[in-house]
Amino acid sequence: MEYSHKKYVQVAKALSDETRLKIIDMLSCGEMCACDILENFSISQSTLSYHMKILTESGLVNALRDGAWMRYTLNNEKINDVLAFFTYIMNEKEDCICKKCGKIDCSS
Amino acid sequence: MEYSHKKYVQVAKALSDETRLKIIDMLSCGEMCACDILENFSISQSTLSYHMKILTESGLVNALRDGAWMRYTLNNEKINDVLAFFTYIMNEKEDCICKKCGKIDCSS
DNA sequence: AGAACATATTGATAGTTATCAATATGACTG
DNA sequence: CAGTCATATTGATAACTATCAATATGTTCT
Repeated sequence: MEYSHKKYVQVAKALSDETRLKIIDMLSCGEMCACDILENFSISQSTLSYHMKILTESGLVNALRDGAWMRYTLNNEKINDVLAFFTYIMNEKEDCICKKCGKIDCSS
Repeated sequence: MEYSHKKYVQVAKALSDETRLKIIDMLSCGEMCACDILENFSISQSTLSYHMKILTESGLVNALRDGAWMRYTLNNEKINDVLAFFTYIMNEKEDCICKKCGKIDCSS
């Protein structure tokens, strides 16, 4: 298996905020629109829009326009991929990065 | 099950850097000292020390002084906990956060 | 004790992030 | 097409992050 570490930095950044972790948690139940999500927090509408952009650009969340509303869902394929990556790097394996070329930097 | 989302923000931040993801990957094989890790990157010694501090403060990595050397290992207990948390929030469950009090903010 | 080695801390800096108010865009409704 | 509602973008700002060179701390060896 061959993963690009750089590719997952963006996902980890998307997970690096309490509000965004809670949004992901909320979406695990199913689809929600922006206004429903907003109701659950004490943040401005523009801040929520910013967070939703971070989440959708990371690939963790799908955004679908439905008339005036945006409908958000979790991207389960991406989520499984991300969980597999974290599990992979954190567990011992045959083809460990530490056995690769001297400068790990070269294998990004 | 009851998780504090805030508690995992620090972990996600620790994972939000390509160098740190690679360090975790390297440590999955087993213990390494700082100088061995440093050999694999093109960064300064002080920058590595900074990254190791972020990783140990997140709880993902254990640091053990051995004479002049620091010996680093993955903290498998923490890692399992973190993976369980991410898996939990990303999957549907009975006691979903979206069914809690109106302002999610209150339940951090 | 003094030299050499391994790691940590400090101070400076450039880049990134989270937040809001204000404004813009786009969609539905009468 | 004018008004309203839902969401996005912009501009400003304060806080945080990654990096390095220089320096400090702590350890081992002679």
